[in-house]
Amino acid sequence: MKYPNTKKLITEKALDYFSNNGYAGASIRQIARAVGIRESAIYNHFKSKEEIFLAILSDYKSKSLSTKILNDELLDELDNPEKFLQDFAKRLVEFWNTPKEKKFIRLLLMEQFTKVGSVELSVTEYVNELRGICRLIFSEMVKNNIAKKYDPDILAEQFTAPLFLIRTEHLSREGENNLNKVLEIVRKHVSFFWNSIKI
Amino acid sequence: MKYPNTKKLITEKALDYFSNNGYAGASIRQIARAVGIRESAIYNHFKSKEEIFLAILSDYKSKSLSTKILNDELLDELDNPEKFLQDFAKRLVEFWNTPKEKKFIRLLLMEQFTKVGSVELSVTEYVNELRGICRLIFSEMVKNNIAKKYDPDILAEQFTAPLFLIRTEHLSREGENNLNKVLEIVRKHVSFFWNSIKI
DNA sequence: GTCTATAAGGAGATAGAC
DNA sequence: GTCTATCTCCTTATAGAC
Repeated sequence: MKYPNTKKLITEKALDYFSNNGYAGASIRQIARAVGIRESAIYNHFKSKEEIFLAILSDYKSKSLSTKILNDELLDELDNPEKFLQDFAKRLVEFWNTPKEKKFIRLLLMEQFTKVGSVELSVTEYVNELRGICRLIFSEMVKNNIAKKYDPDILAEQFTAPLFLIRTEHLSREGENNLNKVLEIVRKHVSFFWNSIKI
Repeated sequence: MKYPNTKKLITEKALDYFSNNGYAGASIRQIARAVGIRESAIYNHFKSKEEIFLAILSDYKSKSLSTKILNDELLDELDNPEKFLQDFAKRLVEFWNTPKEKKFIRLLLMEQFTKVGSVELSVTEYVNELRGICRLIFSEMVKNNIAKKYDPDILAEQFTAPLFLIRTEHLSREGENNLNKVLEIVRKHVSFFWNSIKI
C-alpha cells in the first residue's frame, strides 16, 4: 500500500461527514475539500457518492464481532461467570467506543430507515450478532447449572439491550470521562443481571 | 379552526418526509406536492424549512408521556404488581405504535446527531421521561416491600432499556401482526424482570 | 392564500488538458 | 491522478400578479 492512499482517505473523510450529517446531508464537495482534492478527482476512485457509501459498508461488514471481543484470555474466565460477564461487557463497550466504531454506529442509527441505493442498514442485524454470542454463552451457563433455567434468548435480550441503549445514548456527548461513566453504569447493569440469573 | 387547515397539513406531510428521508433528505418541493400546493405557498405559513421542523418539535414537546400512559384504571392495579407492570408495558408499546409517535421516534433516531438550526434532538431526553416514571413506581414497590431492595435507578434502567430497543427495532418492518409480535416479546421481558425483583 | 416566474446557489457528475 | 471548466438538475427562497 502506497502513501498517501487517496482512496482510503476518501472513505475515512466520507465516514466523518456521513456519520455527522447523514448520507443526504453530506456532499462530495465537503468530502473532497477535507481530503484536499477537487470534487472531480473523487471520481477517479469512486464512480458515485453511493459507491463511497457502499465501500464504507463493505469494509465494515468484512469484520466479525466475536473475533474482536472474545479471546482465549476472556474465555478462561468462564469458571468465574460474574467476572466473565463483567469483563465481556467491558470489552464490548470499549470496542464500541473506538472512534471508527462510534462513527459507524451513528451512521447506522441515522440511516436505518432510509434506503441508499439498494442497501438497507439494519440495527437488528447489528445487534443480532451480539445476541448470537450471548445466546451461546448463556446456553452453556444454563446447561452447566451455573445459571437458572431461563430461555437463552431471553437472557441474551436482557443482557444486550441495556448495553446497547447505554452505548447509543452516549454517542453524542464528547466528555472526557464519558467512557468511565458508561463503564460504571454498565458494571451496575451486569451486576443486576448476574444477580437475577445466578443459582 | 377552519378546514382545510393548510398549515397543519404541511407539518403532517413534512413529518412524513422528514421521518422517512431525514431532514436533509426531504425537500420543500416534495412536501408542497404532497399537500397539494406550490412550494412558494408554503412560505405563507412558515418562513423556512427549519421553521417547519421546529413547529413539529414544538408540537411534540407540548405533550407529556405520563398523562398518555398512566391513568387511574392502571394505577388501581398497583396491588397486583406483575399485572400492573404487564399492562403498563403494554400501554406504552401501544402508544409507541401510534402512527404519529412512530414517525417521531424515527425522526428522533435519525436526527439525534445532527443540529437543525440551534436545536438538538436527544434520545436521552426522550427516554428519561419514561425512566422518571419508572423510578417513581419502583421506589414505591421497594418501599412497600413488594420488590427487592435495588436502587430504583437501576430498576428503571433494566425495565426501560429492553422495551425501548425492542420498540425501535420494530419501526422499519411494516408487518401486519408486527405489534402482536412485539407485545409477545415485551410480555416475556416484563415476566423476566418481575421474576428478578419480586420478593 | 395560492399562483407563476425567477433568482442564487449547491448538488452530483463528466470532458478534456496536464 | 489531479486539475479547470462546465453541464444539468434540484435546492431554498423571494417578488409580484390574482
